[in-house]
Amino acid sequence: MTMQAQSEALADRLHSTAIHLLRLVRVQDAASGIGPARLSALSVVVFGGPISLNDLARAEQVRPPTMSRIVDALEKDGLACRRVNEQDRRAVIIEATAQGGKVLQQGRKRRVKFLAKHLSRLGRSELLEIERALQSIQKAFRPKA
Amino acid sequence: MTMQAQSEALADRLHSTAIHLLRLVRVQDAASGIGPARLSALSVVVFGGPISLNDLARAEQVRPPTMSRIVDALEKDGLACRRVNEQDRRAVIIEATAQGGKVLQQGRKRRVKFLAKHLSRLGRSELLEIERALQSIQKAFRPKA
DNA sequence: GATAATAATTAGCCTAGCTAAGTAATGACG
DNA sequence: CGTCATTACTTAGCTAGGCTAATTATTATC
Repeated sequence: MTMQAQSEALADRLHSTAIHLLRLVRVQDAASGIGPARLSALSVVVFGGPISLNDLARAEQVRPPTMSRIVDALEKDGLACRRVNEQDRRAVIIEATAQGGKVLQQGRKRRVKFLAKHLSRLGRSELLEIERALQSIQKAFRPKA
Repeated sequence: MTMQAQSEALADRLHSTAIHLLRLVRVQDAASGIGPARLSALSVVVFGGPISLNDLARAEQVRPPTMSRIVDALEKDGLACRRVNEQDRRAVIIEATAQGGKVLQQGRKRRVKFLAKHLSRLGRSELLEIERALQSIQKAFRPKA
């Protein structure tokens, strides 16, 4: 088998495995009652701290109008709030509320627990192997190199 | 580090890596001009052959009405077609058209090429390690065991 | 001070998911 | 043989989440 063919077969499997894995995780996340886009944006705000709408949109790789509506929903549910940036009154600053942080942590706990439960079916050496493989994957897809 | 904590840290990384990987792939798939749900359904029809709407919905883990509309779109674009099952005239059989097959293969080629290009930055031993890790992951998340 | 640029929002469109309700065909049972 | 339940799919109508184009408010520039 050529290096080329090996890479392609692996590419297919990698893609398929990622899809199936995330499909399973989404079911868990659904239990939080928040959609994936909101959950993901909220996590950026919770872990990264206050951020402008533009920056949040960029971090989530969506356009500002899309993020504006996601933040609308987060605000309506009391998970985040907007605040005017007094240094530049055009801009808003989005912050997580206490409840937002709590909801996110619960969701993360549920997800990680689910994943860890399945991973626990493996032995220590397999886990280490996955750990190293993830590092390699991150290396392969790291931008700018 | 306890086994438990190790599993949880790994779970987080696994999740995050899968998300970022698929985000990159989606950009490639967008070039085909077909949305992800349609592309995925089309691939089932192309690789699995003719299939009923219900079975296709189940394969894609969506409800029949959702699949009905996806097939509407595939038909409108000339990528697949419906045919009445003569053995059971309630049911329809969905088949890919020649163009559907062609479009899908092109898309797959683009995606695999993109992934393989990045993976080629790694050495043979790293690729083998990823291969083994994917097998472990599939084992860990295989249903019913 | 007029004008250009920037941050966010609003309006309006598309895809993709859902449930509930409707239609058409099949099957089962008295 | 006819009624009634079941099955396969579609239709109608909702929600979430993505987009572009156009507005509004503020800041920066000349």
